[in-house]
Amino acid sequence: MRYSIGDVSRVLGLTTAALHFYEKEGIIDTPKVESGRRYYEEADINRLISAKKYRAMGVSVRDIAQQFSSSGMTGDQVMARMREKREEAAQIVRQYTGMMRDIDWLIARGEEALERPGEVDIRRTFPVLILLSSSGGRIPLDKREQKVAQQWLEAMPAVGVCICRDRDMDRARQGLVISVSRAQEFGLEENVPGVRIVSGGMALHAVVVCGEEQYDDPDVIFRPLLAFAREHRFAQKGMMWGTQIFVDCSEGIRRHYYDTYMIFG
Amino acid sequence: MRYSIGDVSRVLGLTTAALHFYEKEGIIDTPKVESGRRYYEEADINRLISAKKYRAMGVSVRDIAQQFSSSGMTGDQVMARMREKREEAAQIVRQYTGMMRDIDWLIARGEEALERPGEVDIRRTFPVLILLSSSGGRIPLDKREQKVAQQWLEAMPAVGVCICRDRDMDRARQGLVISVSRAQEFGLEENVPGVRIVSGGMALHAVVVCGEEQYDDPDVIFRPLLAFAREHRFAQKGMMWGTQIFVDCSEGIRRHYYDTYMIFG
DNA sequence: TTGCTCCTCACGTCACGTGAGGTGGC
DNA sequence: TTGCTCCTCACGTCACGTGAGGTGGC
Repeated sequence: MRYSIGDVSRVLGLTTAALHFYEKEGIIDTPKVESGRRYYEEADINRLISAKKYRAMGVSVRDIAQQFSSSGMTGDQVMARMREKREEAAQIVRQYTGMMRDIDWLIARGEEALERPGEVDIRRTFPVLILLSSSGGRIPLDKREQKVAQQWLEAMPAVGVCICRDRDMDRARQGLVISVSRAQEFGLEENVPGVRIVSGGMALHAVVVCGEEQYDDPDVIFRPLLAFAREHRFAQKGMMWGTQIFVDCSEGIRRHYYDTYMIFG
Repeated sequence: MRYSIGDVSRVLGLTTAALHFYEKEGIIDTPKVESGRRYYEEADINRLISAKKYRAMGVSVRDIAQQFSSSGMTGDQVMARMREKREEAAQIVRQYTGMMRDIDWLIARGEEALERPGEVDIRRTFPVLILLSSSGGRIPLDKREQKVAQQWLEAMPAVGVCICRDRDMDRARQGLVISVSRAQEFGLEENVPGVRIVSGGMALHAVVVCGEEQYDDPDVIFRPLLAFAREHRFAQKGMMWGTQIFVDCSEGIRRHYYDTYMIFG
């Protein structure tokens, strides 16, 4: 059987450009030419099907060409590569499974934000860790602190941007947040300078919208909670904190949405 | 707070080249220059953290720049994008979960192949579907058949290359295989011309090694099974088939490993 | 003659990575 | 003076995609 490039392209779901490329890279050795046109034989089809399988497993074109070459890979080496690719696939599954959960959380918060911004209600919060830098900004200047912050940011989107204010602070501060359960999954330690543990509990809650003024005066995001607490005589217990959900950049204005909590005792 | 590009790079885990690139693409609008050097402020850090989050979710740099621009996205649009990315993540999880199972199968077969090639044993097989072209080769020349073959090949590595021989065939033929259960997952139909259903059952089994002669004489892969069957008086029931596990290309010779089965009655 | 398939060659894409050669502050 | 950080500019990478302009067989 001899096949034209069109037949091969249609059946294998590879474009002619891809077939030309594989040929150039040496995955198939000799183009069978007849009046300038390529013809593919069963052995080439076999090779291309294998190549497609390995590409789907994430092996590079160059590595596939090497594997298929006359000084190619032994069975043991092929097996080792498969085990490697299996581990990579497992890693991708773990990564994207976690990401799905984080996106779900963002979507749930975002929907509330768009439905009833500014409204204060009462709900139970889960415990979180908050990372603050000694230099005051969202990211640290100290090299050791930078290492920790970098580890935290690897855990995005499970880690979020936050603003918080403890009772002993004279103003709100910028930092990073992650839930205690997710922190454990990512192996982020609690007993590190700069990390504060915020326990869960019953809390005043509001989704707040603010503009760029938050950078000069981060306390703006706590105004709705503080007004409600004063009016209804709720006493703040522990840290008050808010986490950024998304930013609406339409119509030339930036509107930052924060999900804010004040645990009361 | 003002941060140097080095601080930002270390903490955010982005190279300076990446930061330069994001600036060029408009994710951060104005580089704060002072004696030729960039300085980043809290607002830039926030943006870069968001950008990193969206990149991790698979949003392109261009789309992030658009989303952050003054005529950027509304909250609803951001939500829509998140839902889209959630679905993409779910799709990736499904894809790689299936791939892990397929690789596991290949590894299990491959290990057996390397441990005891050529040895005949008896084991139970699961039912499979085999696709054969009317033109005789591994891939069809007929356009309608090509459509079906293309759908099958999309299901790699669950679909494998195979050689089979039914009792009514005068020689072995080349085709594609997939297990019935995986075929259902991929929505591959059984009642299509060219598809043969091979039921499972007790079978003679051997891992066979052969060279390039299989292209001229595909029957070579069944020799160990046929010899064993003749010697011990096993009668072939239904289709005899073999699926390619991998090819060892070392030392200038190609050794094709096939996992072969003959169901007996 | 008209479609259709196929050819080569060159340049584009995406998200950066990698030098080369130079500057500025401690 | 020596390190170190940072700068710009240009070219590289990976796996193709996309024309442009042309050929060959029915």
